[in-house]
Amino acid sequence: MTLAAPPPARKPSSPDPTAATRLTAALLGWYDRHRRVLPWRAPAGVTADPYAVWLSEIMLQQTTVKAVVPYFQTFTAAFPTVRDLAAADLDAVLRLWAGLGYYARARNLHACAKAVVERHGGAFPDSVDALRALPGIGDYTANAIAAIAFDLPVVPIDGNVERVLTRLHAVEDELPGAKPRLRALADALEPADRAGDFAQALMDLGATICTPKSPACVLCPWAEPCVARRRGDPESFPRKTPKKEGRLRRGAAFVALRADGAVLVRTRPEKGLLGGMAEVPTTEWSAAFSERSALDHAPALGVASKGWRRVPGVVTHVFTHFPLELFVFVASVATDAEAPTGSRWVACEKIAGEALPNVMRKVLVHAGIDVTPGAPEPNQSKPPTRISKPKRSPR
DNA sequence: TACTCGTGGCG
DNA sequence: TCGCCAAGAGT
Repeated sequence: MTLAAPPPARKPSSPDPTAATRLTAALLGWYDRHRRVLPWRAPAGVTADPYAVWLSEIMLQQTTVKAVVPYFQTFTAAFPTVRDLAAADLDAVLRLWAGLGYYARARNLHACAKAVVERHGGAFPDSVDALRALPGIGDYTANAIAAIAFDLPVVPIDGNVERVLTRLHAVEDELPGAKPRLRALADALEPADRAGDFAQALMDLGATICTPKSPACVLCPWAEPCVARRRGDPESFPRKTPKKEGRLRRGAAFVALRADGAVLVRTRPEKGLLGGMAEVPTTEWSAAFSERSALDHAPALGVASKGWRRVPGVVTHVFTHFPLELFVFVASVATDAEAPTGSRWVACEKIAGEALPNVMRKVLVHAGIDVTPGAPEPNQSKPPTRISKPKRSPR
């Protein structure tokens, strides 16, 4: 950026109102013909239920439609209204959410439901600002609910919309720095009416036509005005700042098994990674993990060190910001063994119902314990945990 | 601003 | 096989 005074701020492109009108008309026409049918989406011409819109938007944050659908069905069946959700126990919510990931969403979902009941009498507020003030609702979700559930003239900008707009205008600026500019471009398109349809049309276009890889430009209603397509490299948008990769972390997980099949389980701290979810006792997960001293951290159950049997192979799991390898140890414990402070025994047939994140399901499966999918059914025939050799420590 | 926070699918 | 990515929010 130079220090020279830029020209007065103005819409970067398509300042011609008739051009914007043509674009929105083309997109809405395409949407009328090709809109997706989704469980939370109202029929054409009908405004959707705010509760369903909100619930789906929270679940869809950084999550695919395919993964969300069964969870959405489960939640609407268990909690038909916001009041039902607000009245539920947090743990019941977490158990139903198990497997979907980003568990802070489930806590905020519950907190938001209570806030809607307490602050707004059980009805979602119909303003962006009031929505934005609720737990778990950020800029995107506030605008999405406002547009889709209340038809307010706003444009939610998610990853789909970012991709569509950066391609349409061949925006060279990298994300996330380019967000203010994308906001201006989106606002320039905002139609006077059918705001909800327009928002969903943008997202459908990004999800089905203007995809990250191999976009189907020949089917796109915006093919003609799309600068990136004309340039021939739509796939190279949006530009993004490279992210640094997380270091491999390792740890040991301890599966204590009673003769009656019960497993020792504890609850993770409310905040942070897998907050509030269940786990078997583990060491810390760190790059400096030493397998030799792992047993020093095994739960105190009166089991001699040699009573712990190391299961061959490791459980691997990849979080957003780091990969993880867990060495799994198993021990048989007397039926009268007391659970150490902070942990508890869970009968084998009740393990599936615990709020277990998938990494812990992998650990139990690796230890030879049958963990029938809990919540909706995260994935039926999940391939067995890979028995891989531990990787060499990087440097 | 930049990092933390899951999981599954796909090319 | 593996890096990328999916309807982001909170700090």
